[in-house]
Formats: sequence, structure tokens, C-alpha cells
Amino acid sequence: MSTRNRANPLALAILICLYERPMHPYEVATTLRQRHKHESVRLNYGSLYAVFASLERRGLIVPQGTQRSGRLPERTIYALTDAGRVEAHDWLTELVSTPVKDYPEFEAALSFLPALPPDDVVSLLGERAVALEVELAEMRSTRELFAKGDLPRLFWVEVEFRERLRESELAYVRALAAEIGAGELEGMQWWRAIHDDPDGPAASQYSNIDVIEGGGA
Amino acid sequence: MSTRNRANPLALAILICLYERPMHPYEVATTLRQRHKHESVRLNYGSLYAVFASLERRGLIVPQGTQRSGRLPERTIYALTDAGRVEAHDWLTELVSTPVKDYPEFEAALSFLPALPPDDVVSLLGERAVALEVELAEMRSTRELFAKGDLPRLFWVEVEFRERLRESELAYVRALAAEIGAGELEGMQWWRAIHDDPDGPAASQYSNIDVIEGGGA
DNA sequence: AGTAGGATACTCGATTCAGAGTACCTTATT
DNA sequence: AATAAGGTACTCTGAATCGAGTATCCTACT
Repeated sequence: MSTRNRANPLALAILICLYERPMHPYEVATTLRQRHKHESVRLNYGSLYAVFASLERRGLIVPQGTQRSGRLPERTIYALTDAGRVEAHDWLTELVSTPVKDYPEFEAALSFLPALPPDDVVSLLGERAVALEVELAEMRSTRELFAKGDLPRLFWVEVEFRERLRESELAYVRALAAEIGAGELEGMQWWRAIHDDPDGPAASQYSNIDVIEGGGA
Repeated sequence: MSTRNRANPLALAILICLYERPMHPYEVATTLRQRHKHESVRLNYGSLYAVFASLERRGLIVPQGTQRSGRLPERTIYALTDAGRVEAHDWLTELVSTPVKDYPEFEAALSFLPALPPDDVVSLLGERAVALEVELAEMRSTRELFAKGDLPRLFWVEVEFRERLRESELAYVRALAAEIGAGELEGMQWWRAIHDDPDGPAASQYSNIDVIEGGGA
């Protein structure tokens, strides 16, 4: 219930897996890996057993029995409770209906951009553009594999989505690199100045100006 | 150096702040908040002092002296070392030049979509589209504020970028909702079937098929 | 049949984190 | 001058996390 408990996406993945049938932790991990969920969701298998324990504490799953193969440790099989079914449904509903603020690393990079000299930035953005093109090519071939494997689109909408986002990013990177390269970006004079002469008169001009109160509705 | 140390973006934000001049931890936090960095970077001020301590241990910053106002605890002022300057430069360079895999929450949501009934999904996507429109309107007004405040574009490229991504998301959400609503998405029959009759013959048909080996180059 | 090499199935501990908590200061009020 | 309200400057704690470690199993080769 507490939103704090919804921080770990592995927990949701587990609940949804157990929706199908009771499993033991390792089987859940294997299933998720087989279905390539780790490509769309951040899953720390390191905390697998801790997350199962926390779900049990919260009454969302119950141990159903154990099973043993060879002399490996016993495997506890867990099943979803009614509360678990409700939680999985509510969580997923919220995830689909309500946008949250994500923090893509590149957004952070952009916000610190003035700390690097403009010429360096142009070539670094060029590197990124190339890498993004390679990644997009890979994604397209993955999609072809999916299509050939007769897996209906329903099961790979997330791959399409990721592709759209990366395409937008590539377009933005190209446009920005071109603008900086052409010296057309607003603020370029100051940017050049502080990197040519770090102690020059321009150094402090903007040091405090990006203080804008309010912003947004 | 170890990539593990580059996990926390607050550390980079601190290094870049100290690039300007030595400060005490609380002053760094205040500066970052004033510059709205928390909107583009995930900054946990809860671990502020821990991160300063870790940067000092790694030799990237050094305490320069202390200062005291009233009977508040002493404030330690930290300065960047040469190693710290190098680390900040290298880290930022990597961030700009090399795309990493982010995990937007909505991508996770999409990958679990078949767990909800299709009709529900259509209306949830509709909700999301509305919320995204509101958010985009807010972002545009924030940008206008920036522009009026005479803050050069150089300092808000990250806001533009975020806007482009959200626009792509909105377009995708609308298209997907329309396709599902029209019953045109590949896999719809199966999707309808398992939600109309969870134990029916369709239930297991795809339960294992999204196992595709390889994928990507 | 014995065993080397690699994959599989967990376990453990040091580190890091988020959020709640607390003490202090400043300002406003009477 | 006393006190209340609100913000500032930290501190603490339980929980989460990552990576490294260990034990077991399977396969192939001699």
C-alpha cells in the first residue's frame, strides 16, 4: 500500500509471475529472464530472496510447500494471496495510467553541459549519435526476430516504445550538435569565454542567474 | 574510477558545484536546488553528508577549513582536488558520449500489459494521455518563464529534451490506445480470451512462447 | 569410472540509501 | 520579553542493494 513499497519493480514482476501459478523464487527468476523482462524492467536478482521475504511479510504471497532436487537447498514454493492479486492489479493500473518523472541519465548530462568546452561537446554528441544509430539497428533486427518467431505484437509493444524514445533522442542530439557546431546556441559567447579564460570577466556573469522562482503551474 | 562509484548522480552534481568554488555541504544542496537541478537529476539530499564523506575517502575532495554561525554545528568547507577535477571531467564526458540503458517505468508497464483486460487498458491509456497533455502544457509555460528570465537556451537544453521525450510518449500512447480500441493489435483474440475465461483453452497457449533466444546483434 | 570446466542455485556481508527525526535558528506576534 | 510558527542544518536507523563467494549439478573427455 505505502508507495514506498512500490519502489522495487522486481516485486511487481514476481506478483505477476505468480498470477500464472505458484513457483519457487529461482523459477520466477528464470521465467522472467526467458521472457526478456530484464530488458524493459530493472530486475536485481541479487535481492530476489529478500523481495520474496518482504512480499510474504506484507501478506501478498504465502509459502505453499517445499520441493527438493538432489542435495541443493530446499526450494520454497510461493503462491499469490488475494491481497497479492489486488496489489498486482492496482500497481499495474497505476503504472499504466499515471506518468511519473523518470530521470534519464542523458538529461542529467545535458543539465551539466556548460561544464565542458563547447567544441568537446560537439564531438561527444557526435559519438553518442553514432552509438544510438547502432543501437537502433540492433533493436530493429530484434523486432524482426520477434515477428518471425510469431510472437504477436501485444508481447513486444515495450520494444517499439523504447525504439520511439531512442529515435527522438537521436534527432535531438543531432539537432543540438549542429546548433552548437554552428555557434548558434543562445549563450555561446559566455560558454566560449569561460573555457578560454576561466578567470575572465565572464566567469561569474551567469554563476547565479539560473535561479528562477516558480516555474510551471 | 570503478564504475560502481559512478552510480550516484548527486556525487557528480557536487563535484561540478565545487568546480566553481569551495563550499560546505549545505551550501551545495541549496545551490543545486536553486538551479532546479533536482528536476533533471535524481538527487537524494538524505545521503548528502555520506556522499561528501565518500568523495573525501576517494581523494576527490578535501576539507579546507570550517566555519560556524551561531550555535549550529560546524560547517566543513570542501574543495575539489586535481583528481576530483579529472573525475568530474571524465564522468561527464562519458555521460554525454555514451548512451546507457534507462528503465522508464512506462516501459515496464507496457511489458506487463497482457495482465490487464484490454478494455481497461484502453481507458487507462486515455487517462495517461490526458495527464501527459497537462504536463506538456506546464513544461511549455516553464520554458516561457526561462526565456523571459533571459536565461540563455544553453542552460535549459535539458528541459527541451524532456519535452521531446514526453511528446514521443504521448504520440505512442495515443496510437496504441487507438489500435487496441479498434481491436487491431496482433494477439487481441488471445488477450480477450484469457480475460473472458481465465481457465479456457487459450490460457496456456502463449504462456511460454515469448521465449526467443538471441535477439539483437 | 574419474575428473575438469562451466553453468546453476543460492548465501552473505559491506556499503548505500531514503525518509523520519531532532535540535537549532529566525521571524512574527502580542 | 515571551512564545509560536516555520525553515535550516544536520543525524539516525532500518531496509535495500551489489557483488563476491560457495556449493551443487551437468557434460564431455580420457
